[in-house]
Amino acid sequence: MKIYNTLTKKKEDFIPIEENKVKMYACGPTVYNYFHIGNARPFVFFDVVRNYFEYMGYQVTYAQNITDIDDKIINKAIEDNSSFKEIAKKYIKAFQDDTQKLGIRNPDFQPKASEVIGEIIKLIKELEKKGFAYEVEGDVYFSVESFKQYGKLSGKKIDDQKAGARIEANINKKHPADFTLWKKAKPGEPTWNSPWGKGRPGWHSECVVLSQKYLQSESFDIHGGGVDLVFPHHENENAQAEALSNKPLANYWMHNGFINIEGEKMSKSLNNFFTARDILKEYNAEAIRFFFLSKHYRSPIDFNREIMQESDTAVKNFYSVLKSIKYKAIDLKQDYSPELIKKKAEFIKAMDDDFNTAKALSVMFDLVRIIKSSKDDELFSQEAGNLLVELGGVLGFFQDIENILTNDLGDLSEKLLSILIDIRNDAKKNKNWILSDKIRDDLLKEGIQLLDTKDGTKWEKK
RNA sequence: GGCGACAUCGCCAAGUGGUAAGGCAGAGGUCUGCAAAAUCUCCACCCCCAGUUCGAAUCUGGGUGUCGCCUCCA
Repeated sequence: MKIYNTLTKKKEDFIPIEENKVKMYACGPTVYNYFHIGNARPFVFFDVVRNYFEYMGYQVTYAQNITDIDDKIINKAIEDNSSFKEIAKKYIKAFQDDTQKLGIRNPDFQPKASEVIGEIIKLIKELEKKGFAYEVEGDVYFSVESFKQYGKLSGKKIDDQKAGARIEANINKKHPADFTLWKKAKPGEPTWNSPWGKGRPGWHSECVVLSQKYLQSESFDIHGGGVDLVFPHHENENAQAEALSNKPLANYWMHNGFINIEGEKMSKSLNNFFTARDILKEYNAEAIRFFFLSKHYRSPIDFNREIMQESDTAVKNFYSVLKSIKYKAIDLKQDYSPELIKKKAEFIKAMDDDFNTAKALSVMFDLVRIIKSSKDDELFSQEAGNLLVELGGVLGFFQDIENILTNDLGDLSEKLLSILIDIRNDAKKNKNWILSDKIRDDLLKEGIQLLDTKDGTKWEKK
């Protein structure tokens, strides 16, 4: 398996630290708002990464933090005339609801920054003791000059940056690029006691502490997040960890590309934000998933109505072909037929190549075509259906398969439905098109689609 | 200014030296009272120029264009 590693800027063979085990960590949300479609991309993508490792027989431990101490949360609390804690609580709940609706499995660990303040203080003390950090009037900074490998992840050289590039002017800092580890308390802010007085941790320490704690090691396999986190967040995380352990925090650093909205960068000033919550009202979760996976994770991707519509149609096609063969999960006594083994191998090859999900999806469409062209061979088409569901499952599709494949009518009676179909057929014989169309249209409104086929009128749930 | 990514059909997208997958949309046929669904068929020399090579979308150089990071924004 090959993974593009931001640290080396190359695709590399994936070699886990412990055989057959993967320890991965992805940066989670800052809980000050409903998360948007751009935030959703890494959540979905790393969910797929985890699935795929499991599919390939790895034992995966996946941890993700929740940032519940942050300026943005404090500001939001002031804005809403609410408390810091209430805001965090509200949006943690929203985060969990929305990821669940998106069909994203919960990580094995999902700790909050506020749970490990003591450990963060310990980390900062250690950095200070070893000369990587210094205190100025209650603030503690990491000294980038003390860690000679600073910049190794992002490829930035600290002295190279243009003087004009905006770097916070702060006379207390020894070097303009030094970043905050501990912030002195300001009035009205949540604070904790520390050796440097009351204050709160900066953003970059929590991920170091949480990842090492929950993955139970100084250095783990995969660290992921959006490209924007490469610098400064991940650079700074790594600097803290590696300064102390002489090992990179993670061996492989994976970063997903951004999402644009109709060709433009998502931004507050353009007011082109879409929350996952809002999009879920219009499109189903698997259409959103298809949209993310239809392009390689490192590429930028454009969000627009047309694409979402296409994604929606594409996913429906997966289901409709399964419906057409009345798919039922079968227990395979032996391995797949040679033609299907080949398709499975293609899928694995695509995913092994740095998670080429777009290519993997095309294998699913191949299977759709195979199923369509082999409907006469019931056993084989069911077998192909099995593989489609198996591979789709790795990508996180078919979560709703039971519900969609059954023709449960709920409060509509099946008998009444067949009576209506009879009446409509009589009307058709008498060329009473007004009545027959009314029945067809009204049923469609109830989610029942009539299909006039050669073998008579059939129906299916939409 | 520094660092980096990308440019393939109307849209999305695979392809990494051997003569352009797939999806959506579209066109036409079958089926139908009409429609939907289904089904069959059709639909690209790969941003430009030069080079390497028997052979390049794929490699090299140069253009042009788009985008990202350098701001605690995934």
